[in-house]
Amino acid sequence: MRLSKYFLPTLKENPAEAQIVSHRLMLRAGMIRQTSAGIYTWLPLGFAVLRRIEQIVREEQEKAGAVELLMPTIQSADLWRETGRYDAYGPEMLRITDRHEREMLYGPTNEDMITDLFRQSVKSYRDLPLNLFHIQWKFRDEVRPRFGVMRGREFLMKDAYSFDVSAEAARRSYNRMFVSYLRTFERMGLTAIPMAAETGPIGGDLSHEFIILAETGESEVFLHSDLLALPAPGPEVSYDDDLAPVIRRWTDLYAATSDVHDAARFEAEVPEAKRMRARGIEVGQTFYFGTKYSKPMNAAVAMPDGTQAPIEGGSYGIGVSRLVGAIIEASHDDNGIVWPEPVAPFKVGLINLKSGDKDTDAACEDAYAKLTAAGVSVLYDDTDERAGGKFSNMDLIGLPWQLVIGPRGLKSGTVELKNRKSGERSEMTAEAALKKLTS
RNA sequence: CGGGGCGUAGCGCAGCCUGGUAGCGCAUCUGCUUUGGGAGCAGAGGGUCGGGUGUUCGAAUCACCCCGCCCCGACCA
Repeated sequence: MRLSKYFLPTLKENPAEAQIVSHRLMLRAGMIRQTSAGIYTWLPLGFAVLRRIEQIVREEQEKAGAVELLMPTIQSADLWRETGRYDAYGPEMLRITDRHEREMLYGPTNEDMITDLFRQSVKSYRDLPLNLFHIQWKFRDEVRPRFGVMRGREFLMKDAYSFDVSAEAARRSYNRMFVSYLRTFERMGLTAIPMAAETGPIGGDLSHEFIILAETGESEVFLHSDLLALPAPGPEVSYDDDLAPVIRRWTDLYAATSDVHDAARFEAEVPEAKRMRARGIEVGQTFYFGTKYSKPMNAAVAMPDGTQAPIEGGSYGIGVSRLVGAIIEASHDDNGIVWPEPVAPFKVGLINLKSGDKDTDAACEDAYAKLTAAGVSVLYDDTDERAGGKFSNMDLIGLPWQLVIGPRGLKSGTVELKNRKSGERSEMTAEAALKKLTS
C-alpha cells in the first residue's frame, strides 16, 4: 500500500478525551474515530488490525473443532422471554421496536438464539459434541463507556457455544476452548492468565476469565507469579487428546479476580514471595452453564436408550475489538505503538527519505515491488513529507520493521533496516534487507 | 446511576470573572528557501463560539433549560 493513496489521518497532538495510552494511540495513529460515546468508526489501519486478530481467533477456534456461522445483530425479544432473560438482562440491553411494534433488541450475546437454532436442527446424541461460533458485533449499553475500544458499547466479539450430552463431555468441550484460548492469546504476543471468575448474567458454575496484566486494567487480580512464566501449549497440541492435565497445570496455581478472591486461600496456597496483586484486562471468558438454557428452551436430544436428555452447554467469548486496545496497552513505548508481528497491520514500513529523487524513488519502487511480490505487506511512505515527519509517523503506527531508503545511504550502496521493538538500526545492502524481511 | 469537569476553526488551547470588531499554536492551501528524526520566511482560507430561551442598545461572556463528551465511583467481552 502506498501511503499517498491510503487513508491514514494521524494526529500530532493528543485528543483531550483520551486518557489511557491505547485510546490515545489509536486516535493518534488514525485507527479509530469516535462517533458517539462508546461507538467508533474503524479507519483502515485499525480495521486491518481488527481483521488480523479476528483471523487468528478464527483459526484457533477451528483447530479446536468449533464451526463458524453468523447470527444477526438484531434479535427478537420472544426468545429472550423464553429463557427469562428479557427482564433479567436489564438496561444494558438495547431494546428496539420495529414498525409493527414488535419488540426487538440489539444482541448483547447469543445463547438464546443459538439454543433456538440448535433445538430446531439437532435431535440426536449422534450429532454431538457440537461447537458453533460466530464473530459478530454486539451492543451493550454500558452505563459508562470509556477507554476507547476497551470498553465500548458496540464491540466485536467472538462467541462460541458448545453442546454436549453429558456434564463430562461438556467439560471436555470446555477444556478444548480453554486450551484454544491459551493458544490464541499466545499467538498475539500476549500473556493471558486464566482466572477463576464470576459467571454474571450468563450463569453457570464454572468460569474463567482470561486476563492480561496491565496497569490500566479494570479488574483487580490476585495470582501466583509462576503463572506468568507458564508456557502456553504449542501449536502441536492435539484437541483429540485428554486436555485435563493442561487445564490442571494452569488452574492449580492460585489466580482469581477480586470478585471471587479468597484472601485466606491465597495466603495458604501461595508463598509470600510469589503472591502477586495486579490489575488486568479481561480479553476472554469461558462459561460452563449446564442446562440453564436447554431446559427452559427444550433443547434436548435423543439418547441411545431412546430417552430425551437436555443438552449441557457452555459459551466462550473473546473480545476481538477490545484486544486491539489490550495489545497496545501491553506493547507500546513513548514514540507510539509497537505491534507484535502477528497482528501488525503491515509488516514493513518503507520510508522514502527523498521522494522525487530519481535514484531514491527507483530503489524504493524496487524494494516495494519485491517485498509485495514475496507476499510481505508493506506500507510505502511515498509522500513528499519531510524525513523527520515520516520517521515519527512510522514509529507512531508501530509497524514491526522500517526499511529506510535515502540518497545518502544509496551513495554507499546501503539502506537502513530498523526494528521497531528493539529500536536497533543496521545498514546493509538492499538485497540483504529484502532477504531478511522475506525470510 | 451518584459525584465532578468540559463544549470556541481539523487538533491542542486562550478569551468568559469585569458584556462592546473572535484570537494563538499546530494542521491545511499558495510561493520561495530548505530537505537523514515532526524546518524557515511571506501570504491565504477556514467559526451559526454545542443548541434553545431570556436579560440587555449590544451576549462566546450574564441567567435558565436542554443536548453532547470526559473523569472518579458503583456495574461489565
